[in-house]
Amino acid sequence: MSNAQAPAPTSRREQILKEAARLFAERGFHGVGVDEIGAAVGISGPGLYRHFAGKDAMLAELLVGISERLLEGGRMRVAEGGESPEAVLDALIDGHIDFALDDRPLITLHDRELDRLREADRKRVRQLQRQYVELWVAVVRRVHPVPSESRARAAVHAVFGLLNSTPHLGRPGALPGRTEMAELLHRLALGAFGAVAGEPAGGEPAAGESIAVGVPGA
Amino acid sequence: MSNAQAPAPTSRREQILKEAARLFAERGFHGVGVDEIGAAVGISGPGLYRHFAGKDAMLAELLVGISERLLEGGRMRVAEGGESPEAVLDALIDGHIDFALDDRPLITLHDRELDRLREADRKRVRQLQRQYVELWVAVVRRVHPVPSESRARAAVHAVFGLLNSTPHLGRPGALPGRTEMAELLHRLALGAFGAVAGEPAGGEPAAGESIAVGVPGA
DNA sequence: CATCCGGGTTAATGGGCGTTAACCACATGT
DNA sequence: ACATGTGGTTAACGCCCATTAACCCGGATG
Repeated sequence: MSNAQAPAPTSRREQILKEAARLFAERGFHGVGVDEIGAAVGISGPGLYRHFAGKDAMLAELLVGISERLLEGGRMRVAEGGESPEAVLDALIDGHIDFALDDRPLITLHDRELDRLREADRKRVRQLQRQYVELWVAVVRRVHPVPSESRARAAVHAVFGLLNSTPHLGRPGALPGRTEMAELLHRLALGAFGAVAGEPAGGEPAAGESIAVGVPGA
Repeated sequence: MSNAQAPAPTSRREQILKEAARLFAERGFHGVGVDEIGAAVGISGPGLYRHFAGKDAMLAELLVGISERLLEGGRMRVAEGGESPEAVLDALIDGHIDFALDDRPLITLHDRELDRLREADRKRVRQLQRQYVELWVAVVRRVHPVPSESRARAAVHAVFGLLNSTPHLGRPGALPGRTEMAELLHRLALGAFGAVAGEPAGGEPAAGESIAVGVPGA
């Protein structure tokens, strides 16, 4: 019965997970050794096995964890629904941006190392991801008159790629600070969704002008 | 020009590179063994060393190669400049989309396995990437009255994330076909860039948590 | 005081894998 | 016919690394 978790600010376990996430994101799952992870938290090597069944277990817990938190956060924001669908979409975007900005390593892992999981875990993560996407798709379709569902889904995926782009940025401060970055990403996401609407011909060119688009063939 | 698709009978070398790219993208550089790469092209194991100095050399050639082709393609499109800056931006976007759609594995590798390179190669790749980004930044700033350069750069990175999102999509055909996908991505990218413009009324982004950002497309 | 036991330690084990060695079969030009 | 280079082959070497074994120590427990 020593499952004390109450006053534990950062239990050893969480500490390990955090460092593992950072290392995995930096050098890839296969690229980092157990000893390194241990060293990062002050213990060495096989001491990790007092907390986890193995290296795989750490990755699994990380990926399942983030997927669950993302989905839960999304559901919460949808549930407490804003005054309008637009407000809900805003909330979803802000929530995702917080994730992307605060948990970079996890976001990175999320779409990089999924295949290193055991079949069962992988299926679970994929299911959670799918639900998260569908949640967004529903909201987006309520805000924008998007023709087909597959189009909406592709747009959501693309916007995820946009929001998750921060980890790829160069380290130095050549980029906007966190607050401005969040605002910018929000704006970009809205801009993208706003442009998803009609097929050729019809619509209004959102904010841009050259809707010339024409098929890429040119 | 060198759109070599011609009778150039995919030399053994190219064949190896292609399969290696696919495998690296699927399972990560460290996740795939030399024997697998060999098997994928019909020869086995160390036979690869007749064509490459080592596993690292393959990755290096892949990453440097794609970075060069991206930059060259971008420069070409800018050089032959369209009737307007908008046309040039359209061309850049279409070019990048072609890459993302046709060379998925390479696009994936491009921002996933960069750190596995020897110092020299990594520097070279990063330099090419940086030039490619700057090229986009210049064009974007000519099209949109974007306040700061850092903002423009971040926006470009984000749009890259958006355009490169295709590899992350689920395999099955739950998604639009290539032509429609290209058109959609183009539209989304333009929409995002179109939204990058002004600051909120207040000017400096000093404070203010989740800037609710009006800018409702509708 | 004795006993657990959570959380460490270092040493050993064992498999996987990149790379090298040694050897071989053609196709070719002389 | 002969040397030669090209593109393979299989076996062997060595390192790295995840995992396990065996041992240890401090503090609750009782």
